[in-house]
Amino acid sequence: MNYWLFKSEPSVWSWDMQVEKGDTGEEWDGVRNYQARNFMRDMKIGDLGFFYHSQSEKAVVGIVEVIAEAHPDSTTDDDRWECVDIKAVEPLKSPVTLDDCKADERLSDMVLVKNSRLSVQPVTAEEWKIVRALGGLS
DNA sequence: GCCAACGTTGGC
DNA sequence: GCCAACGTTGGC
Repeated sequence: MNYWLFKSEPSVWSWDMQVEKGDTGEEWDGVRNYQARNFMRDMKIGDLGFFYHSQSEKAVVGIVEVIAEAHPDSTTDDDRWECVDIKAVEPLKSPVTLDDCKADERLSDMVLVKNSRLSVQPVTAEEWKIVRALGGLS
């Protein structure tokens, strides 16, 4: 079991839109970055991830689950790009902001803090527990 | 809206 | 294979 973080601009694809898709889930398409794609290739069904809103909100808002492993991105003919499908699992009781992560020294190595531009990131088991707790989930 | 950081592209 | 130019992202 591995943990991840999916970043999205809420004006393009928000947590609410993801929740509306229910158990059907949705392709995490549009990724055009090799590092991010490689992480998606490593994902397995059942892996969990944080759903992060970039731009104005800058906060982890929910938890998602990988429901399909990497497959060609349907939004492009370019076969270099692949994506996974994810579904919403549950929202955080309270969003965990980027500032919250920066303020917690246990999270100082989080990719979110160190490399803010990477749109799909790995999260360690330790970071997973800490952020979940900060978000009000046991 | 600006700008710094970073990744990608293409010419050599 | 290097590196300058360019485009994109995301925090501020």
